[in-house]
Amino acid sequence: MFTFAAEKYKIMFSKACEYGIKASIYITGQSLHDRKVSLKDVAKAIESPEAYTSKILQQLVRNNIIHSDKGPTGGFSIEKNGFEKITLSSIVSAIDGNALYIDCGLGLKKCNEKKPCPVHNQFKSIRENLKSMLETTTLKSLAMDLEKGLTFLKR
Amino acid sequence: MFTFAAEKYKIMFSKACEYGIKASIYITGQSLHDRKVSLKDVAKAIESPEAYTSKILQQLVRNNIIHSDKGPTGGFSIEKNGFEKITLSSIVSAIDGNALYIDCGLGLKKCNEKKPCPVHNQFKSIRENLKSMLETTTLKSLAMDLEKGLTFLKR
DNA sequence: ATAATAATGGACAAATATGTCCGATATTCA
DNA sequence: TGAATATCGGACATATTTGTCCATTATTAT
Repeated sequence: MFTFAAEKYKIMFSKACEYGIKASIYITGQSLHDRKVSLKDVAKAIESPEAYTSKILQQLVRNNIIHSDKGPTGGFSIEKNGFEKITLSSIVSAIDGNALYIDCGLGLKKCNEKKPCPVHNQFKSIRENLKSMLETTTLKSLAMDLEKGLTFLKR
Repeated sequence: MFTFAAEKYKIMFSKACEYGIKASIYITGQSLHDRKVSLKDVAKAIESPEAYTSKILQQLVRNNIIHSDKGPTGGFSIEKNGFEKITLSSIVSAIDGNALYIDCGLGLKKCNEKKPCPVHNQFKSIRENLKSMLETTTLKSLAMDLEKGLTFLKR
């Protein structure tokens, strides 16, 4: 039988982006204590496939969101003055792109205020809320909740 | 080079679901005038691939959202007393499932109020808004905006 | 210098979503 | 009853996303 996305379709973020967010939060937490972390550490902490996680971390490095050092004593870290400014929004843009901010909910390329799709106005405020939430939520605040045991990265 | 979802990842709904929503709105509009529409009509109206659209309409038929009749004079329609009650929510559930309503934003299976993921609370109100918007927006209202020329289904 | 370590980058593989083809089934009308 | 029409359903094809493997490059410590 033909099978549908039903019961499976991943909403909001791609899997890569989920991993990227979790990894960034974990790295931030360790960087708060001046600890670099290896790819292996990250993958274990967020329960993600190591090789795939590697690609995602590279992408975050290229976008200047996290920092990497090669060789022994190397690893991933986030600059101290960075994680107060780095928001979920930066990570999402780096991995999933900006479709969330600009694309039409029904996939219409020319949908806009003047020629809106049928759900344009219904989506407008929701998108704005989502956008502003992503732009105001910093890695630091998320990492600190994690440290306090208020939130969890696994399962 | 390794390529990412970036600039491409489809947010909110799957393509199938987008087609499903657009198709339902179009069929509702025609049903308002007691007109059945063929698969071909629908695909033309919403600019979607015909065969794929067929699968999606079947799925909506199975979920009792739209009605179909075989043979000449057949086609798709929505019961008059239906489209005041049918909401975007029904269509999304039928095609993309309920992940939007229940799944964790970071893909954690055991994320909940007591053991929340780092973004759980940030997402909570946004999800609730989205959910209630989908549950209160009826096909009829969307189809009427379309008829009035306030909204558009193409491009 | 050399060995060990860790990230990098390219090619490949698997899974899922999207899209196509075509025969089967049901219905209408002549 | 038979031809025409329209949906239904299964198998197949393509594209995208997710995941793996392995050789290369850079760095550190011996």
